[in-house]
Amino acid sequence: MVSESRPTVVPGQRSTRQRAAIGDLLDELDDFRSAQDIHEELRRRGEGIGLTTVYRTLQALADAGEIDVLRTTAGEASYRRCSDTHHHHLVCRVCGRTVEVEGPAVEHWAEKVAVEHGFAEIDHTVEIIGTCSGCRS
Amino acid sequence: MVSESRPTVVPGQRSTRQRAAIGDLLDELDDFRSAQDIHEELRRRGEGIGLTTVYRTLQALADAGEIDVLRTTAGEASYRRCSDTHHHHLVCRVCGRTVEVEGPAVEHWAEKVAVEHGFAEIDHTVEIIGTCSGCRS
DNA sequence: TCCCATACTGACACCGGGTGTCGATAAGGT
DNA sequence: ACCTTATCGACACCCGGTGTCAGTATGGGA
Ligand SMILES: [Mn+2]
Ligand SMILES: [Mn+2]
Ligand SMILES: [Zn+2]
Ligand SMILES: [Zn+2]
Repeated sequence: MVSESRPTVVPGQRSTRQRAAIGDLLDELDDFRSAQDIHEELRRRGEGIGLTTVYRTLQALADAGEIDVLRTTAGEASYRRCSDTHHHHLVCRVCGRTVEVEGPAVEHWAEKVAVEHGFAEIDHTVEIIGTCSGCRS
Repeated sequence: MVSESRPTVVPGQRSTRQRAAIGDLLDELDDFRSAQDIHEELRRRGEGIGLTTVYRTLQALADAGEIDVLRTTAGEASYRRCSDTHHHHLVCRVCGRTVEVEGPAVEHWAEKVAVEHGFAEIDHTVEIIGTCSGCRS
């Protein structure tokens, strides 16, 4: 019997029960959740895990580019496991449903505008907010 | 002698010395400043004004669309008087220098993408971050 | 299998931006 | 001038997030 090594959750860091639980939950969820949401859900499922650990793990995952972060207008951070190609988000302002979108048009526009003004090392953030069809009925 | 009526600072609200001072300072400044920055600068100039008032006035101006807000990664809000046409910002990550940019390309792209996914009442945020020419030398 | 250096955990104190409260103050209509 | 009412602002408070550090778990090596 082969001792299956636990899959790495955060690159360059040890794999622990807590980090695995966070990783599994992120795989399972579809939309953006706050650190506190994730902590509550894990506790509800019986996982023994501290809020500090959740904050730190999500932060590390975000730093490593494993998950996307977006800041709510209330200043709270929301996390979601995303596809690894560069993309942006279309979010429902009512239910939080999220669609990943991509568009070369925006990428090129951002790059061009920035270069024209003498800027370098260009990064950008784009979020589209609307009301989804389900939330209008 | 005509008693010059103080210009309205926040639409639909009284005009006060404090609000006028904030409005004047915003006219004078070029880049994004936090509420605390603005409060400090006003106090430095001898204006008697409370931090709470600065927070509330900036919030009201933002709600009224008189000024633009952007949230720093630290969760702090920054304010700036902007032109009244819809536009976005190109900000230097080092010195905070800001350039207002506009682009029909992005507007159309955002609208199109959202409609394709059944979303309505579409809004969007776009920020371009880079390092300006001055900060690279 | 056992050991141990080391990474990780998490309760807790703390930080800082922002908001609610409420008595004092000032605006501006009459 | 007078009065009603919006505004002010010191202060307590809220809450998301971070620093600390004693205790714990991990996994490479003996
Ligand atoms: Mn995504
Ligand atoms: Mn602007
Ligand atoms: Zn929805
Ligand atoms: Zn710069």
